[in-house]
Amino acid sequence: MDLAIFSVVEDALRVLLVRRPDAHEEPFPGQWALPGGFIDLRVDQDLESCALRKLKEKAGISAPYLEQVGSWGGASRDPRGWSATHVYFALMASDDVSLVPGGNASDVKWANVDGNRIREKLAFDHTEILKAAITRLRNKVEYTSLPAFLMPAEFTLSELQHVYEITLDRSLEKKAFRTRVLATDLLEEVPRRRAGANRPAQLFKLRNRKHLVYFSRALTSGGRQ
Amino acid sequence: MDLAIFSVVEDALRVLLVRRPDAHEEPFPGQWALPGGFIDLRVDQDLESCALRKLKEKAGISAPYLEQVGSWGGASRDPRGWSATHVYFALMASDDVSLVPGGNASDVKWANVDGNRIREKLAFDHTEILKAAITRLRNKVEYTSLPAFLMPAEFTLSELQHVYEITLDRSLEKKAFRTRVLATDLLEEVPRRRAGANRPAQLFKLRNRKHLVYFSRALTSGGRQ
DNA sequence: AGAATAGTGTCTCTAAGACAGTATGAT
DNA sequence: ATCATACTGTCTTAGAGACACTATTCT
Repeated sequence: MDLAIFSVVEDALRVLLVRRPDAHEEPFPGQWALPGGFIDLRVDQDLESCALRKLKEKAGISAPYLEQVGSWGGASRDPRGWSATHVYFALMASDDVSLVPGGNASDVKWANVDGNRIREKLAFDHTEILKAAITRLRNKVEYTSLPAFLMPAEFTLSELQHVYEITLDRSLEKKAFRTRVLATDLLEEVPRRRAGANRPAQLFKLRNRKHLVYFSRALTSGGRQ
Repeated sequence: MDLAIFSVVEDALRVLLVRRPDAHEEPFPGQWALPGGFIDLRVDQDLESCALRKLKEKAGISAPYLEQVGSWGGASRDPRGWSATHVYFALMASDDVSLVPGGNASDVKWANVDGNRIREKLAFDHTEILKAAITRLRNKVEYTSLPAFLMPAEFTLSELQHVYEITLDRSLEKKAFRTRVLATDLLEEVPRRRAGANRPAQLFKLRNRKHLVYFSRALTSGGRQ
């Protein structure tokens, strides 16, 4: 079980990494990897419970958006022999991020997603796995409300658009974005505004913190390869 | 490892089932199930090789379209205890179907997909797994060229549209369908026509038997839930 | 000629893209 | 008043849906 936990921190898409133990008998000692671990047959009812448990242990978060990315298995991915892993990706709000570095801070970090990979070299086949997770995320953002799960409890439309732009790594047209989002039942106005050195913006919240909205059109044709 | 092998036979979407062994020590004896089996660590390089091997054994087919649907694992899906399976779906052309019932015909059959399930009660959690596979297929047909992998080597546009209509279980508008498909690089004309008791139709083949085409719009808004 | 299916012309409709305009707060 | 960001009006464009029309073969 491995997890690609994404969040938007300081205007950048990031993914949570953990450091492999430094013991000699372990493969890839001291190297960065996706958080994960073995299924505990006594406590994990099913794969999703296991992912939720890991998420709580590694990131102290309890109810994020969670989706299966796929499974990787083969003879060559672990030097100890044939192995398989189930991979999930999770999306969490930036304001939950402060909860994260539980314990030893040098063993956990948020890595910047740049293009469709990160700078760090990862253990096992985690570079490939992460690439698949990023690709899944990017492709799906083109035609779903996925970035909404990266938002805090309340946010403005401009903030949501900004998170879309960060995950897609390109700018979007404001009017089209607003019309598209407001045409669905994704958001609900809250009777508050975000103040600043300018006109205050209407705040919204998700109408349903679990429901993913599908749009009938992708944002532009360039989206998929 | 379990497989949902789909094909369109006699104007219906069908999925391949196998009968569980009748031995008493086996769970669900004699019941219908998705074809599958255990990974063979000596011969299977990775999960996909395993899926391809199973596909060859059960359906005698060598290069179909193959896609991971997901994994199912849990304490209650197999009476013998905690277990997990990797599920793939495969699409094959109707004219390869004749190869299928290898050996004992009463142990293998094509079941009709009706709505998003089949009439047969399946072993394990295979009913749920199959439902997920069918849902994935249906959803993806709305915005991809998936049904093209259900076609024989050469086919007409009307035949392709017909297979779309069977997998979606609704009729499509002819002009819109043709424009949509021909606007991509999915198809290539072959210098032949399909004759009949009427005007002959242009035959096409896939330009690339592996490449899935994504459309920027889904067919209608009603598609996803 | 008539039946049958292949294939086109063209209008409407929806939603994205572009972009300029107006609105409303802080300073 | 000025600035900054929020928000809207409206024209253009791409592609789906509807549906009538023409084209080509067989009987």
